[in-house]
Amino acid sequence: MEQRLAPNTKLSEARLCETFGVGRMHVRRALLLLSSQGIIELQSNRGAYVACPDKSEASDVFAARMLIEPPLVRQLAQSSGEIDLTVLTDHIALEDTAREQNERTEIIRLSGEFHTKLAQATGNKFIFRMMRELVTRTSLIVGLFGSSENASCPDDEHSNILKAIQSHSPEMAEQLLISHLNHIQSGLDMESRQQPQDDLATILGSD
Amino acid sequence: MEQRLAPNTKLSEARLCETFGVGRMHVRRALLLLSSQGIIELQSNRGAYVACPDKSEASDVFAARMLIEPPLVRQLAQSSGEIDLTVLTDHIALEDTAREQNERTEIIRLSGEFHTKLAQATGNKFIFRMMRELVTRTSLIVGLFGSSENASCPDDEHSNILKAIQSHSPEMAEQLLISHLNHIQSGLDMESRQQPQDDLATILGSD
DNA sequence: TAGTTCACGATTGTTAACAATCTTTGTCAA
DNA sequence: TTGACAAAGATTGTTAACAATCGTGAACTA
Repeated sequence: MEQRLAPNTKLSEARLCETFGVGRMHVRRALLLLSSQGIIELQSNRGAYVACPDKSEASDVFAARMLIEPPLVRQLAQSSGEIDLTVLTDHIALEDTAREQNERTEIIRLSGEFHTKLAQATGNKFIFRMMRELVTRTSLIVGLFGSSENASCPDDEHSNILKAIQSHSPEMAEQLLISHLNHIQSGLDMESRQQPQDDLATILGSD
Repeated sequence: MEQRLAPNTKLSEARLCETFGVGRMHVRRALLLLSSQGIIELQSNRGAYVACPDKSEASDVFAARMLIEPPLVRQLAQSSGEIDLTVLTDHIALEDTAREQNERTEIIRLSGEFHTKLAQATGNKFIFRMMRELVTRTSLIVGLFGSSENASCPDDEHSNILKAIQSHSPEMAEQLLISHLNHIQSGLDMESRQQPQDDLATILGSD
C-alpha cells in the first residue's frame, strides 16, 4: 500500500522469517492470505512475488471502482443523517499535514485510505472489504504506471467530495467522485511501465 | 453454497482429513481461505465452524448486492454488443431442467450461480470475485432464514432479466433485478431462524 | 442436590526434520 | 565462445511428532 515493495519483488520465506522474527508457518499463512487478495502471486515451487498487474488488470480495477464507488457516495450523501463523518474530516486533516511536510509515503497511504474510509462510513462490512481490496490494488497500479509526480490524489478533491456528502447532494458527490477517479486514471501512462526492479526485501527492515 | 452444511456445524480437522483423504496441512490451508472469505469462522484453539450470519449481517449482504448488481446489469445491457451471453442462456436451460426434475440441491446451486455468471459476463475479474463472495453469503442466509419452500429464486425472473439485457434495455434490466433481489429478501423471515443444528460432517461423504 | 475443582481426553497450534522441486554453477564438447 | 548437460546448493512443499489449549466428566464438598 505504501509502495515500498516494487512489483515482482521476490518474497522468500526464509527472509521474511528472520525479518519479522517468526516461524515459517506464520509466514506461509500470511503469504496465502495475501495471495488470496491478489496482492502477491504464489508460484508453485517457485515462491511468492509482489503482484505485477498488467494493462488489462489495471483497467479492470478502475472499471470495478467506477461501478461501485459512485453509487456508494451517492448513498452516503442521501442517508448522511445518522452517519458519522467526523472520521473523514479528521482524515482529510491528516492528509493536509502530510502534504505540508511532504511525506511521500504517508501521502500515498492516506490518499488510498480516504476511499477505504468512505466505504467504512457505510457501516457495511462487505462494502468495506471490497473497497479495501480495490484500493490496495490501485496502489500497486499507481506505483507501476504512475509518474513519480502525481502518485497521490489531487489536493482538494477529497475535501470537495466530502463537502458534497455533508451537504446532502448525491448528484454532485457522485459526479465529483467520477471525475476524481478519472483524474487518477488519466494520470497513468499505461504503455511505459516503471522498471519492475526486484529489490532486496531489506526495505522492510525499518519496521 | 448447496446448503448441505448447516450454519454452526463444526468442521474438525481430523474429520475433514479422513473425509477427503488429505493431510492436515491441506485442510488447514483450505479452512484459512474459507475463513478469509467469511464462509466459515475460525475460533482460536476451538476450531472451524460454518458461519452463522445474524440479522444485521444478512441485511448488509443484501445492501451490498443492491449497491453493486443494479449498475452491473445496467452496464451489461448497455454494452451487450461485444459480450457473450450464450453462457447465460445455457445456464437458464439448466435451471429449467433442474426445476422440472425437482432436484432441490441443484436448483439452489444454479440459482446462485446465475448471479455469479452475470458478474462473470462483464469479463472483469474483480467484479466476478466480489459477486461470488456475496452470492455464497446469500446462500447461507437463505438457508438460515428462508422457509423451505421458496429457497430458490422465483421461476422466470432470471429469464426476464436476461431478456432485458439482450434487448439492450438498461432501465428495465436494472428494475427487474432490483425487484428480483427484493423478492428474495422479502421471502426471508428475519426473526425465527432455522434451527442451527450442528450436524455431523458425514454429509460430505457422497463426494 | 447443586456447585466447584481437578484430571483426563480430545483438538488445535507449533516446530523441526525430511522430501521434492527448482535454480545456479561448473564442466565438457562442438 | 556458445550450447547442452550434470551436479550441487538453495528454496519450497510435506509430514509427523510435540506442545498448548479447551471441553468434559468424575469426584468431592457444602
